[in-house]
Amino acid sequence: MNQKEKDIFFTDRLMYWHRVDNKRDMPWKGEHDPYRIWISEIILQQTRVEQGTGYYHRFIKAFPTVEKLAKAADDKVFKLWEGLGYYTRCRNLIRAARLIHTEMENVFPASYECILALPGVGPYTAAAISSFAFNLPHAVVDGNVFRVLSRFFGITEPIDTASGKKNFSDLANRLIDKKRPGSFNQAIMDLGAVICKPRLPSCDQCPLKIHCTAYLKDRIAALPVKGKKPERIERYFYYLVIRYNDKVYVRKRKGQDVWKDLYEFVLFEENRPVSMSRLKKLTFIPDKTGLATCRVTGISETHIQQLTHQTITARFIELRSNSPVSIPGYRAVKPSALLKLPFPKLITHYFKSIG
DNA sequence: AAGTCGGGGTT
DNA sequence: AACCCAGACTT
Repeated sequence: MNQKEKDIFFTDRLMYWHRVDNKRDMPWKGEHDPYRIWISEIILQQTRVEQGTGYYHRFIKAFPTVEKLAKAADDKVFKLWEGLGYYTRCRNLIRAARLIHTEMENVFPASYECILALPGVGPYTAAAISSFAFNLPHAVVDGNVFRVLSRFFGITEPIDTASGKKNFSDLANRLIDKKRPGSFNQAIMDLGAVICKPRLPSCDQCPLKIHCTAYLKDRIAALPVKGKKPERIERYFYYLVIRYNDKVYVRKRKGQDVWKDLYEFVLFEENRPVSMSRLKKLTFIPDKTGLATCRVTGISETHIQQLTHQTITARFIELRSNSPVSIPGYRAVKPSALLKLPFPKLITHYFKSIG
């Protein structure tokens, strides 16, 4: 079997499987509104379908059109994104919606290049929207596609290099069904999610197995090849939950660190754990300005959050003040307002723990 | 090219 | 505990 025949086998078998045997269903399947497809694709970046589905429904209900999203307050949008992670996606979603609102008369761009130019939209998302909404022949390349193609064609080149990405993209675009690019993209991702899974793939049910290189050579577990593996660093957060009357002090996180645009309490970060005795006296805080009128009323258990590149261990030190406290960058908010602000999972877990 | 950005499910 | 998920952006 030569290369061309193998290409044709791949596409034809994949499309037949999709038409006849693919039972995977998702809320946005068959959707052609580019706005809704865009929302779903951004939500699903590095996110499992099961995890993103609820967010998708809530988002579309709150913001049924790009104009509604463009006109919404930042914190209201972030509140809907709360808990989903990768919060830059939310920031870019807002930016793009406002671009479409103010510069494109609320009409979603209809070409691959213009879609790709939107903030938060990369090659994958541009191809997905192009093919699903506008039936344009651009092949998606996501984690599923890397896996399916590397295994079927026995490609050992790493997928996380510029060259590797280009080669996989070129291959996918060579294979794509030009008549039904949207269906092809859906099919290959579904096959990767349902059959050609990362571990313990269901090769016995695979429509491609008779010509799958990895299956025939028993190389399934070795593909795809990835290069880098991140090192995880340890961080220790000490949050001062300072109350004066019924208000508590918070700020919005800025800079380039994790949880940008989410809220938090008064933070002191250490390189190593701080002992309980020091916590009770707050002796680890270099500048105690403004805390003179505070007394410690409680110290929480440690709350641990595992992120991809770091492990954050946090404790919440609850304080009461008998006078207003002035802390640069922080403001006091009522409990009712607090509930409307977006917080990282670490802090919402703390909320749950204290009721 | 390498590093960074979350949170959760699977094995 | 390691790996991965409908990736994109910054440095």
